[in-house]
Amino acid sequence: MRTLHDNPKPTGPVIRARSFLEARERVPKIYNVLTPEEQTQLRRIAVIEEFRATGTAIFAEGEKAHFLYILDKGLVRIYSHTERGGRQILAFMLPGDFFGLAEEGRYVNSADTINAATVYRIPTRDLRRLMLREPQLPFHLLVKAVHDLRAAQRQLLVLGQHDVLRRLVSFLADLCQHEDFFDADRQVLRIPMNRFDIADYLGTSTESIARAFGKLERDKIIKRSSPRRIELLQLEQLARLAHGRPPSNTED
Amino acid sequence: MRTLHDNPKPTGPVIRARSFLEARERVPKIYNVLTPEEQTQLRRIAVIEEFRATGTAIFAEGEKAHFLYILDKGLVRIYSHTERGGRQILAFMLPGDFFGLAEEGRYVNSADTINAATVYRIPTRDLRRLMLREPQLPFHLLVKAVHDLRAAQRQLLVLGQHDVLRRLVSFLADLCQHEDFFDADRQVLRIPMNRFDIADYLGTSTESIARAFGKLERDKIIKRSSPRRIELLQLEQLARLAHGRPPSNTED
DNA sequence: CGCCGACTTGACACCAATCAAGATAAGTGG
DNA sequence: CCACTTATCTTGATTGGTGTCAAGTCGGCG
Repeated sequence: MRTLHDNPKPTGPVIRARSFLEARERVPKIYNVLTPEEQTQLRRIAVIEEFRATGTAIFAEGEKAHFLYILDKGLVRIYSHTERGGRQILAFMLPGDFFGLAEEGRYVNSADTINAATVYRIPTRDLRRLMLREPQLPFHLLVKAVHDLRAAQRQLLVLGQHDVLRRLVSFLADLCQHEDFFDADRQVLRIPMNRFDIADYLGTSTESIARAFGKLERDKIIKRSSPRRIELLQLEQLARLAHGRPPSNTED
Repeated sequence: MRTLHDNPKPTGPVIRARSFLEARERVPKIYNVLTPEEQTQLRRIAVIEEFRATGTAIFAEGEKAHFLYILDKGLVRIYSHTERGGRQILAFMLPGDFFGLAEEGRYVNSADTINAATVYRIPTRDLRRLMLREPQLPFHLLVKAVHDLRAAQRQLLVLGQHDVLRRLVSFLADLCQHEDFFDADRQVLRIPMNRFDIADYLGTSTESIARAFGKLERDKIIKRSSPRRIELLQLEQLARLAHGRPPSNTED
């Protein structure tokens, strides 16, 4: 219900209890903002592309951008490189997300698969034509773009203000929004990417991620049944960690 | 060592020599993506609002969002709060930028003036109507939103991968894109906001910003004629700092 | 000219990056 | 199915960057 800080004043945030699972609102999948007609039209001009191997490049920064992509199945990472070899993952794409942001005709970041994945590949040329025929389409794409902008802004807050532990908790909260990963009944979360990807998404190192997981487990907030499969023991504690101060037993 | 990413890296990032001044492409002002007709129509439904004092709230996170704003004159900061009192500045708005991002009818972040500023205040209700009459308008707003998304992604890279010194250099590069602030002939940059705002934008503290300025000056890369007015002595050095490794005399 | 807020600098503690090594999980071929 | 191989993950030790506290300087405005 998103009642979050409706504080009208720029000073002093209103601290309000939010549940862990409401920490993030769900970004709508593209097919939730498109009309059925738009979806069929899009499919008509799209080519389905399948990727078997993990870590396959879909496109890379600087390449000429002839296509917009919509993810159908699987998991894709969008990232940029630093000149010194650093990699910043900007977002993970889930089924229904679209990507292939370009500027001056070239992709501004890279995308490759984390899982086996299948995508709809839409020629930008045809897309432009379609937008003329379907006058609502640009508006619906705008809605999606604005949501992505929001997501990026949230991540700016996380990277700019949170320490590694809190970044990880925030990330876990995001994952929990997707029932593909989170089994709400058993409170078990399946983490679909490796520590490297998490680290590069959160602007830190795999070791720091491992340590943060370790601390969460020592504090009995989670339990790792395997590195990629964790049980969330105390959602309230997690929520407090994500939003506010460590509530209690902050480890000796 | 970070060799373990399963990044296919068939096409590493196309590293292209870029000068300091080309470090960032210019985000188009809103009136550069709108047709003259759209601009007049927008002005018809807009109310001009003037803010004399600095630090005045335009709107705050959580308030009901009835308006979209376009900045006409001055400088505005967009930010979010952490539950613990931290503030993350998400973007600085310059004349021609628009802001007032909402979700479920409420602003998702806060905006207030840094300078005296004047804004166009556009009722969202009227805007929606206008979008029906001007079918191109949603597309043009999409173009602007995508640019903002790009800017946010660049900032994610900066916050996630760069140390404080590089963050500051990157920020100075951004400022240099605007001739209101940068006198290209004299190589003098006027910094329009205080250290607090810079720090909260770069996810650090005023002290660290001051230290970074100090280091740049000791290395004879800049010269502070006043805290808000600096001379850029060596653009090449700055560029190398922004993109790659500290080129030489990294201070003992 | 004098005050006050903005800015800078120093000292210190702490978080996190890095290097190094070991443990676990996953994949492969016999 | 098991042994082997390799990638992934975790943990420890060390170092460096940066947040924090404290004090001092500077600059702009009345």
